[in-house]
Amino acid sequence: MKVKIVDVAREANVSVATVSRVVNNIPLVNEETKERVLEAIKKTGYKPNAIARSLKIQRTNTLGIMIPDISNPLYTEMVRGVEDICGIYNYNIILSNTDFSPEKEHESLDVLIEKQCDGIIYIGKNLSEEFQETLKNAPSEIVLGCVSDEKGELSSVLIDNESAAYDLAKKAIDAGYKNFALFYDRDEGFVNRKRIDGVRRALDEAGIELDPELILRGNINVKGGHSMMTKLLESGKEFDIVMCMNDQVAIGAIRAAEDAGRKVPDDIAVTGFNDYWISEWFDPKITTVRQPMYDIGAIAARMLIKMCESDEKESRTITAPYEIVARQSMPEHAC
Amino acid sequence: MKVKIVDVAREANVSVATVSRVVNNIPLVNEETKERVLEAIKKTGYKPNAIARSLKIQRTNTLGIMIPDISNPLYTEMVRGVEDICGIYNYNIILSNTDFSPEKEHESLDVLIEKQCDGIIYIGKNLSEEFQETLKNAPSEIVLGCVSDEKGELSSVLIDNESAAYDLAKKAIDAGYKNFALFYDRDEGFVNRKRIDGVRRALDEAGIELDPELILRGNINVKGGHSMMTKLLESGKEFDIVMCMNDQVAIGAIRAAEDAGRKVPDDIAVTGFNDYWISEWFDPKITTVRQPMYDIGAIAARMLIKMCESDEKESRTITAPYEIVARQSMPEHAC
DNA sequence: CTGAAAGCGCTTACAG
DNA sequence: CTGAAAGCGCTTACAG
Repeated sequence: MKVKIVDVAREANVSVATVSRVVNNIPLVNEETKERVLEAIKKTGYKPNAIARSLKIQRTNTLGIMIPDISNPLYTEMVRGVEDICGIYNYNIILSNTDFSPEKEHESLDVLIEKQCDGIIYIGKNLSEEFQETLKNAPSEIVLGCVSDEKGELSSVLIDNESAAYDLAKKAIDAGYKNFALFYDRDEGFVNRKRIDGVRRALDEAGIELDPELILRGNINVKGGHSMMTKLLESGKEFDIVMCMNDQVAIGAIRAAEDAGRKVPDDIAVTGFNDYWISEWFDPKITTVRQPMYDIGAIAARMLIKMCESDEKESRTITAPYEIVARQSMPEHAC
Repeated sequence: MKVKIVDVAREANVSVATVSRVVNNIPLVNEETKERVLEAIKKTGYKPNAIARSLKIQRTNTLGIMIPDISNPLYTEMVRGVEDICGIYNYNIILSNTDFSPEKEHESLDVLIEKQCDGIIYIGKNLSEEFQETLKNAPSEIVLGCVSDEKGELSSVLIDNESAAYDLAKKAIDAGYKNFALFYDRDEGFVNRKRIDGVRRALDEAGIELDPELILRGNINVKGGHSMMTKLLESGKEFDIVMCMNDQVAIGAIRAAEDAGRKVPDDIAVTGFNDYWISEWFDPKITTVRQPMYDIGAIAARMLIKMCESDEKESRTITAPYEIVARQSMPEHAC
């Protein structure tokens, strides 16, 4: 049998109310009584039941995290940021994979609500109109990570994807690249769209045309990058730079180019996104954009906890800084 | 105000007991009544309070996961396996980072117990004697992932690290390598020790001496691998193969060798461990050992859930299969 | 400073 | 088939 508060009370010869007070560090307890209770706790090995406590105080000190796929390292780093902040404020996190599936999204949210999470962090690269509404009506506090509802009715923290992509494309244009190919996500979505918009704006400004046939869509992993590059090379189309949705795609693209006898960056420049750890050890080192994922998670958690503990009801959008990381895969000067 | 079971009862003109029965799908409810309750649930938007339910039924359908660092991709894949099984059996997971710190380990465990997790999965590469005892006395069910208590008093699922390392070393010996260097973990620990034991056994059998000065210890990441290789090359010691604690260390080691003008695998062979995704895209592709991390997580979760739902009290050790993945960084024949 | 008692939102034996 | 009532393990106004 687990020991509960009445067992401690009996042991210490006090009421459960008093035990509760010392457990919760409520000051108005006699030093001597407190000592006795503390001893009884130690002796019995009492551990408070957080479930019972939560039911009473109507707070669980638990945050829910909805995440497309925990095995995606990008998101994992964010989760780590959330976790660390939770540790400071004595919260725990319940994890829930959504697998980019709308049904799973709804199921996850329901469970997190039923388990009475004080707040929920929704992480993803897209957010449907419908789910936005669902989130707005949720009884828990919500913060979005890496996405935003375009209207800003929900709180969110993310980088400005459009301008990051713009900056990177601008850098490529300044280096002298002219024929841009894009390897992006098969599924249209918030992040994907913003980045393409950014590239497009930079090209427009420079008066460079973006050939629609040079915008390829595929799986945004190494294999996807490999097959998009292979396909593009086989098409015989001309291009001198490929901008990829992420570093994994870039790595696949680079390998495919090499397999076809093309050198990166001598024949083709390639850029990634996200600055994955391998990107500075790969050959060639990959030019990319760094997102402060850990910080995004930490900021989101801090906001959410504040929202849970006060009734600050206005939504805020926090824009995290990004950084263009220039490396070998896209030289300063096109050849 | 959140709607609760009495609100639904009032709306449907039944007792809370009846509502509870339809929510929990207990069969002995009149079809008509059930309809009415279902309608009332829909109308009111009722979502059961899992906390209250848990308090009553003394089960939370929640598993705790203790993990050194969620941003380590090896562990993440395991977590994914756990998650997927949890999805099937309607469990959720609370995540808790331990950062390889004994204090954090104790704190984490306490919180998971206080939050009444039905079971706890402890993931790590080491398990102190002291914490073993703590785990054995925990009120929740426990399964270890990737480690085991050597006595087998706790349930666990992991590969046979000793024999995996043995097999890999044997393969190297058969290929003709003679001078072995090892890049392992600075902190001694279960996994590290097992792997070194395995290598040692293979070398002993082949009558090859392992020079203690060729066993280097450092951080087991890319930088650590890089600096260990640099140091080893500077020492002027002779060696023709380096076996690394993981693929990241191997990548660092390979880069450092190249930086020093040595070719891998022509001058030095290098092996990793864990078969990280980049390992087959890196140049040279890395010879390594694959652990079925996803499966380990899934098996652990299944065991744990079974333990929670029955009172099968005997501990079991499940040995997961590993696979030697031969690639370019250690050729079949030493040069 | 301390205790008796109500109540958090459910489930479930028990009675009908 | 349905409901009244007890109880899960806490916290906290209230009274003393």
